[in-house]
Parts: sequence; structure tokens; C-alpha cells
Amino acid sequence: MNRSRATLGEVAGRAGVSPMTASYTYNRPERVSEEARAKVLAAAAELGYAGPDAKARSLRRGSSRTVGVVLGEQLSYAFEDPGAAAFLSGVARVCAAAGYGVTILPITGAADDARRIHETSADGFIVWTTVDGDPVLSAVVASGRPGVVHGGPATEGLALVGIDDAAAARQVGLVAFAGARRPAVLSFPLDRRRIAGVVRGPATTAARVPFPVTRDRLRGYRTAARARGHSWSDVVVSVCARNDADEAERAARSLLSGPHRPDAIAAMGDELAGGVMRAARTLGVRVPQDLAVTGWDDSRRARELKLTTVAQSLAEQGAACADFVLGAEPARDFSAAWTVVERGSTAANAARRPRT
Amino acid sequence: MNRSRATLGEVAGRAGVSPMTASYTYNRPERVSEEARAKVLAAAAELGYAGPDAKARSLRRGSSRTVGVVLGEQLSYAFEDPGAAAFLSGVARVCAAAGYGVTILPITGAADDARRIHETSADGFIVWTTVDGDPVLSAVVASGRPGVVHGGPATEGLALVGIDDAAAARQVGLVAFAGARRPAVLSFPLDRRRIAGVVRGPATTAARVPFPVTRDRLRGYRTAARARGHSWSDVVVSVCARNDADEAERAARSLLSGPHRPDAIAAMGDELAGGVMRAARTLGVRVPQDLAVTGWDDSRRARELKLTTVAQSLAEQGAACADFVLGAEPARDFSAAWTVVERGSTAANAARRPRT
DNA sequence: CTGTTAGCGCTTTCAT
DNA sequence: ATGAAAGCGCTAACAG
Repeated sequence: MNRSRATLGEVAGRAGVSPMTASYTYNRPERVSEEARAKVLAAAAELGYAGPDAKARSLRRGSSRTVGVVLGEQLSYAFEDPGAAAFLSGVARVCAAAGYGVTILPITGAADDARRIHETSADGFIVWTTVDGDPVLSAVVASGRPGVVHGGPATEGLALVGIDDAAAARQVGLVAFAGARRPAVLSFPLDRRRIAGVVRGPATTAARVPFPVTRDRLRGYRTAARARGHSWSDVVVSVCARNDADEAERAARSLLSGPHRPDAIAAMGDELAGGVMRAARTLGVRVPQDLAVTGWDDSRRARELKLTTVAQSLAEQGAACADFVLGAEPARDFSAAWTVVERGSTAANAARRPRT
Repeated sequence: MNRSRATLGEVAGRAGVSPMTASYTYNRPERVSEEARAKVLAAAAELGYAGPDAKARSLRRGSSRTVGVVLGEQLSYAFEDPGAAAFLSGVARVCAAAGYGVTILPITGAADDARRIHETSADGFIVWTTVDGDPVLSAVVASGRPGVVHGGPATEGLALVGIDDAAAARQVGLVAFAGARRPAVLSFPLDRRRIAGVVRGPATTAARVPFPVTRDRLRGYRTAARARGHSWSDVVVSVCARNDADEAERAARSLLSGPHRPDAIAAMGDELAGGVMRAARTLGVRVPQDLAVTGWDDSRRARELKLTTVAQSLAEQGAACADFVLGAEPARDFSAAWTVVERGSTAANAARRPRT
């Protein structure tokens, strides 16, 4: 049997119809008589023809029916992040419903990232987790195809989807730091190098934090810390290389065993916060009496651990990105909903407690 | 500025060269004089031309330079599984190195799954986590493009990559069940319905377990249980809907609190085994004295928890699948390496201990 | 090093 | 309901 080497024209020939009738059989079955359709399908079966070639279709239609998702990370990191998984499943749901495929474009950091954008036949792009000045952003703009950035940076020519991270960080930070004497932050990486370690507020100025999401959250925590009477310079910021409970546990153990034991830790992810909870339990530190903990994302984990956290739907944001690229949504920025969910990892009514 | 609407022909015209010179400028720069190249690039810049159109290229070259990865799951499940992440990162590494993109094709379970295969312009397919008789498998074969299945089912016309799950399960099962009086198994789902719950051996006959990996592992555990003097009918098999520590913890707590408390649990994933360890700690059950635990995959988690486990490299297997689709590897099945790593979650020298 | 020709396989457009 | 013509944008093959 010919391994699908047959063309639509050959199928038409064998069926004794014109190429157009064969084409309609696959694309507009309702426009073809029952009889012609049967002949075409029979001929196709005989020739082992599995359907119109997608590459030729793409060229002719001017559309590949594919959306490119640019992951600003090595794939191993991207898939380790539950947030990325949720986001992608939102993207995939919308794309599948519209008959679109999803092409993954991991960033290598090398100079050929931009070329990879141009060499992809996707009809549009969604960019996840990137940094200020990423050449990929201008490549997407230059490609002339629609693009959305999730979480920033805001880019001329691209739509932006995300939440107001600074506002959310401020609000959850107010809860975390209420009544605290030594607030601390457990942060995502500041840049692509993903260097873990402890810094203090001043090292987190905007210019040094190219990841927009991380930067905005740090800014929000800073506002909260100040509102609770602390100088940002005194706030310890422990950076984790990834959104991983085990790494966070080690970092938290180190903080909690040190000379200036924090009594409040605001973490940028529920995974990180979960690690803090484990470290606290191991060290006999009571939550929330001795230590307030907050997370981010309101994942399953947060519910189980009764974590105070920021609730947002990354799946919905992924869907919004896909809607935009597919043109179903207006081409404007989309600021998604978020709320702070207060649970047992912070003191009740902490938001309303007076500062120390 | 024209949003990349210009064609290569127009660029050539403006540069005063033939289309082929323009084409060579992008595809074989070394064949073009410095001067011509400069003229072409200048014209391209003026016209906002970002490079040759990928859709036209794909048609002309007969290749989209893209590999399709079929995930036999809803995307949210697939990305929650650390094994899938490792596998995909192996696929992506090889593809990126070869200049290929990766298109994700989540299975919906609906009748249009096969059509989605045909409508994708990928040059070949990698199928992850599917079940016996999945129509997707015959669709891949019918597409006439190369295909590999990871973990089975073995399919005429497709290559197969994976480990000998039955042999590995047997070997790790011998360690887990050494000296045990009441061995139990914590299993992955038996089929796509992902029904969680407790069954016994007889309900795990091949005919009822369409997931080949799960089926083969159950078979291996059965062999091990019998070798340790147990009837498979007496072995409790607790099925988890997903490879998730929290779900496993609940399942294990239920088993360990019940009337026939197991003293050995072989789990099909390190995440599941981690949940068992947590349940044991909570209930004051000592590992390995009161309970032997084994996992699968030798993940970071396994090392941290000192789990006896099956070590395999899913990233390497993903790479092997990609190599095959890209034609770099011989078109034959690839049985990957595995070993059982013994750690503290089972008794020392358990493999050599006499049966009870 | 550069150019000419031809056509990848399909579907839009417009007729019948 | 069916068909004829045209060409999507590019590059393989083969000159020069």
C-alpha cells in the first residue's frame, strides 16, 4: 500500500471526479452528493490516502491553524512549574476547541531564538515567563503575527495578559506582615541565571530584576512591609532557583535557624510556602503563632495546608491568551481577577491588626 | 511598515537580484557574495520582511521540521506528571538541536482525535501514554509518517521505546515484598477513566488494564508476590487516579488504618511512594521496620526520601523517540536501561532475605 | 556565484 | 452540485 503518498488529484482521478469534488469531500462534505463522496472515499481508501496534506493546506489557506507558545525557560523548568502546566492546559483547551494545534518553542537563550520564531509556521504567539528586553519579544513583533505576553514585560505591538502582581503582593503582604517584627520574602529567581541565595531589599531594585512578575511582586511586598512599619532594607529576601517545595524547605530552615529568625514569610508560590510549612514543623516553629506564612496561586496544596494565598486562575489566563491569538477576543490587554484567600497560616483578621 | 507582508520575490526585486539569490541569502549564506547578501538584507529591512514564510517552505521542502507529540491525556494530567515533563524535555532537547519544533497534540478522547493527527503538518509522531486499541495509533500509521510509541502498546508499523516494565516491577517487587506478610501495591490508573479505589489481584488481569505500562508493572509485581509466597488474590491493589503524593497519602492512610495493614507497599511512582512515606510517618508506622516502601523513576524525591526505586531515564527515552522520528536512529524498538536502586525504605539485603 | 524554470498539493474564485 | 483556472511563497534541480 502506498504510504499516503497519493495526492488529492490522484484520488480525484481514480474516483472519476475533479480535484475540487475531492477537496469538497474533505472540507465541505455538505456540498457534495452522497454518491460522489462515496466514490472519493473509496478511491482514497484504495490509495491509502489519509486526507489533504497539512503543509499544502497551510500555504494555500495562509494559516497553519497552530499557535506557538514560547516558554522562556528550558523545558525541564517550565514543566516543573505547576503554574506553567495550568496555563498551558488553558491554552490547549481553547486551541483544541478551535481545531488549532499548539507548538512549543522552548527558549535556549542562544542567538537563534529569534530565528526559531520566524521559522515556525504558527499563526500567532503566546509568550510565557520572559524577561525585559528578550529578543524573542521583538522577533514576535517583527513576525507580523499576533502575539500576547503573559505576565509582562509590556511590549509595544503585543497584548498583555496577567494580574496586577504588585497590588496582589501588597495585599497578601499586608496580611503576612501584620504584627510581624521580622518579615521575610521567599522569592522566585530574579533573572534567567536563577541564582539562589539571600539578599536584602535594596538588591531587589527594579533594574536588577528582569523577570517582570518577580519584580512586581517584590515591589508589592515592599509596599506592604513599609505599610507595616518596616524598612525594606531590613527585609530578608531569600531567592529560590525554582518553584520547588524542597528547595524552599532548605531555604526556610536556614532562615528559621539563623540569628534573625523571621516571624512572617511571604512566598511567591504555594510550593515554596509548602516548603516553609515543612521547615517550620520540623523545627517546632508554630504556624501562625510563631510564624505567618503566605503563598501564591491557591493551588490544591494551598487548600490542604490551609495557606493564606493569592488566588488567580492561570488556566483562565492561558485561555485568554489563546482567545486573543485566535482573534476571538479584542486585541487589548487583559487584567485577570485575583483575590487574597485568608486561611490558617496567618492570624485571623491579620489584615486589620494594628502594626507592632 | 508592512507587517511582514512582503514576499521573498518582492525583496529580491527591490534588491535588484533574482529570487534565488534572495533565497540563498537566508538558506545558504555561504553561496552568496557579501555584496548581494547585504543588498538583500537591506531590502528586507526596508520592507519589514522577517524571513521566508514557514508554510511555503514546508510545502516546498516536503517537511515542516516539526515533530508531533501525542499526549494520551488531558493536558492538565500530562503536565502534572513529572515523568511526562522529563520525557518531553528529552524530546525537546533533541528536536531543538536539530532545528525542529514540537507540536503538542492532546487527546480529547473524542472521535476527532484521528483527524487531528492528519491535520497536523508534523513530519512524524511520538505517542505518550496511550491505551490498547487507541484509534490514534492507527491514525499515525495511516498518516504514512514515522511514529514511535512510548511504553506501548506494541503496534505494527510503529517503533516502541520503553523499559521492560514487567521485569523491573518483578525485581523491585522482590525487594519490596521480601519478608512481607501482607504485600500491597499502589497503582497508576488502569484505564482512561482513572477510577481510584481498592481492588485485588484478580481484577487486574490483562484484559481489564488497557494501559500497557500499568498492566506490565502489575504483572511484574504479581510474579514477585508469588515468588515471595503470596497468592495474587491476597494482594491489595490500591489505584490512584494520578501520580500525586497527596492522593497516595490518603490511599495509604486508608490501607494502613484498615484491618489488614500492609507491611510492604510497592508504588508505581516516586510521588506515590512519597505519599506512603508521609502517611506512615503520620500514623507512627516505621519504615522500613514496619513497612517496606518502593517507588519508581528515581526522581529527586526518591533520593531525598531514601526510597528504594526503579531508576530509568525518561528524558533519555524521550530523546530516543525524537532521534527515531528524525531518522537519526535505526527504525527499531529501543529497550532502555533500568536498575533497581536500593535505599533505606526497604530492609538491607531484602532481595536476598528468605521468604517468611 | 547567480539565474531560469518548474511545481510542491492544495483550495479560492468564479463559472456552469 | 461540480469543475477549470490560477496561484499561495518558496526552493530543488539544473543551467550558466
